[in-house]
Amino acid sequence: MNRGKYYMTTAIAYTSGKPHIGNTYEIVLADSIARFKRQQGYDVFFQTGTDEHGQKIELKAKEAGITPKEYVDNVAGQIKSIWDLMNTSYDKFIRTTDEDHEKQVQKIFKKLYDQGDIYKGYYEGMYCTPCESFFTESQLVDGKCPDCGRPCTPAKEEAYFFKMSKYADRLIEHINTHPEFIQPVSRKNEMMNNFLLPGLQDLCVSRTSFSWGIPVSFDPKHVTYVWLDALTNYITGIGYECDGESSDLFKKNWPADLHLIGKDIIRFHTIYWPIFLMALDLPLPKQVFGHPWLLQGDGKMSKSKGNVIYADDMVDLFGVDAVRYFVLHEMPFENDGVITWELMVERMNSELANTLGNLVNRTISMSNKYFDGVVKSTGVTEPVDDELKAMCSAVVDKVEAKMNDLRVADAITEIFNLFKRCNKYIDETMPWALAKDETKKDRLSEVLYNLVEGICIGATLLSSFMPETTEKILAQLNAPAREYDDLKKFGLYPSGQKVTDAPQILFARQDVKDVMVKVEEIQAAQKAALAPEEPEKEEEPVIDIEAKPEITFDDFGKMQFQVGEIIACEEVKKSRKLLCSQVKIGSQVKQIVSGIKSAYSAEEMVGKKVMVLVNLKPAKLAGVLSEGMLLCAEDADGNLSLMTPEKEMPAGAEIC
RNA sequence: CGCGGGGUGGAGCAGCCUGGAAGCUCGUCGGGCUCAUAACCCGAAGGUCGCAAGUUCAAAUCUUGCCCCCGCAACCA
Repeated sequence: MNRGKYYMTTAIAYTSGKPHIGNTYEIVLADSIARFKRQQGYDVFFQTGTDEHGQKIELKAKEAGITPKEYVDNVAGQIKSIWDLMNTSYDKFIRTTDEDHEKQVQKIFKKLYDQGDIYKGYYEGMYCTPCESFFTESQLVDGKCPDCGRPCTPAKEEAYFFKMSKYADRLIEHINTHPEFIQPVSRKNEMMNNFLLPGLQDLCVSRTSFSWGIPVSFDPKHVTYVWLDALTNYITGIGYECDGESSDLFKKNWPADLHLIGKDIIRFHTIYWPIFLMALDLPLPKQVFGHPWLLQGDGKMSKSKGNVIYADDMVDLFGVDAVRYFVLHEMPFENDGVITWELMVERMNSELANTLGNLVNRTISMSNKYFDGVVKSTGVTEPVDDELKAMCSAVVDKVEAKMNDLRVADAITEIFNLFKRCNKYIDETMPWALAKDETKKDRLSEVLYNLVEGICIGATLLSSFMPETTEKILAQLNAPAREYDDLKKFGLYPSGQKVTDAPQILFARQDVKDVMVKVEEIQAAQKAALAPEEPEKEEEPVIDIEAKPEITFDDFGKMQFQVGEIIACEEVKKSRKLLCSQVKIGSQVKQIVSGIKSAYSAEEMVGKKVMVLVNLKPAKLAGVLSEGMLLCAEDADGNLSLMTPEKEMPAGAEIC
């Protein structure tokens, strides 16, 4: 049945590094939806891809000593290979460095400028000079550059802006009249209350501080800044033509039926993107679904800890479908999901091996044992059969209902309920008992037929989520592929068909301990991969920081440094990083607050002699008065070291 | 009074919008069965649904206050 077109996209992945399992989750989720829609009879176009511009990439490429293009080619290749490894069925993989994309973005920029939606102004924000990049206050990490950790200073640069406010009312109207537009709905209120109703700020759409981007055609020192470049992929990827005839693919597929994105970028997809589209006079996408995140349970992910979970490592240990199953099924609809290796093994064993794998295995074994593999319907039914049949039909409806709401995890649960029902059916009918009674042979045959048919229906439903498993099951049962619309017709398995005489284990049970041993190897390898960089750094631990303007000796003389002795120290409540020290300097005691809790405990501070800038204007930090500054060295990783006199010095000794 | 998320049997979660006998998976214990991957099926134990007050015939669910945890933000002189 042809149900019309369905255009869906994932967010495009940023090519700054290899995607971990959390990033991979999105493409698998999208794939399961795409496959399900196809199975239902939709003409699906499924687009994914990579976002490849920006100063971060420029910088990473520089570090690696290659051009940005070489860098993104490499990472985009990695991403694509993981998407392929996960067996995802995207129709188009767009890269924002694709020539046609870049060309369209330039045209779009020009058009919006010409029609007055984009104007030239100044961008003000916190600037990190070494990184040559701006950050908003909210992006700063501890008030410092999120990339390099160095301090940022207020600055401004020339930039182009998009007049968001012009379209805000139209957007508010649209959101209010299309409750399905933002999913889950709880996000809708967030967008309305936090951004739309208080008034939209104009969005900066160009930068001059880096060059790895799409140049603004009429002002080439500017490059297009992220969102106008990235979001437009959804239209350029299917052949949008800004000043002419768009492709047939575009005409057929736009507007998109679904943008599947992470919850962190809902704002950009439900506010900026619709407004861009309004400015281009294009219809808005029908639905934006901000999925939650898959988080790692055992502490924060970090490469240096070696505990980052990557899809390819998981696939090595468990196989593609087990990993697909896990990420899809462990993912709640609204809250973040948790992933750990232990949980993965547990799910693998209990659901995949025990419930499903064992069901298929025991069914095939019995068919072989009792009927040489021939599965025949004899029509000898009993009331208990009806329950099974009713269940099969009900599950199809339930799965469809859940999928319509994008509740993929729940849909999978429904399918597994069917497999559980099949297991129960075996116990209810006790084929081994029937086999002992020659007069019940026909009943036995019917029971096995019902089982095989039930499994076929379940397996077919499973194909969107675990495509390889479906194939394996159907192959072992020697069952023909079945149309979605036939799923509710119980009894389509060809009576008299022979199942395989050598059932294969679908999912092998695994021992947690064995798996954890392998996991440790993987983690060790991850650390080892980082190690080559570190020894080099240790030999030559050089840090370059931004050179400040030259100062005069007078300037220097304004500052008074003295040795201070910490006589008491305590943590500042309500702060994460602050220690409050009582510092004896000569005969007076100053209270000084410092952000060094990460490196020093309050106890170990006491007794230290440190270098103090004493005539700094007092200020309040987290509400606590601070009357000076403890001097401290900091490396690129944020490790701290207090400056202490190299020889014994009394408290109060001047430093000059 | 910075913003947000969360606190439900040992673990992980659903239920909350639209009050009406507290449910799922794992684990534990007992039983059944033996076709099967020590699997499958049945049953049981175990919860003051963070605390307190309120609304109601009725609150895990609605209201108010408080406590605790987790992100983000702020504080890094």
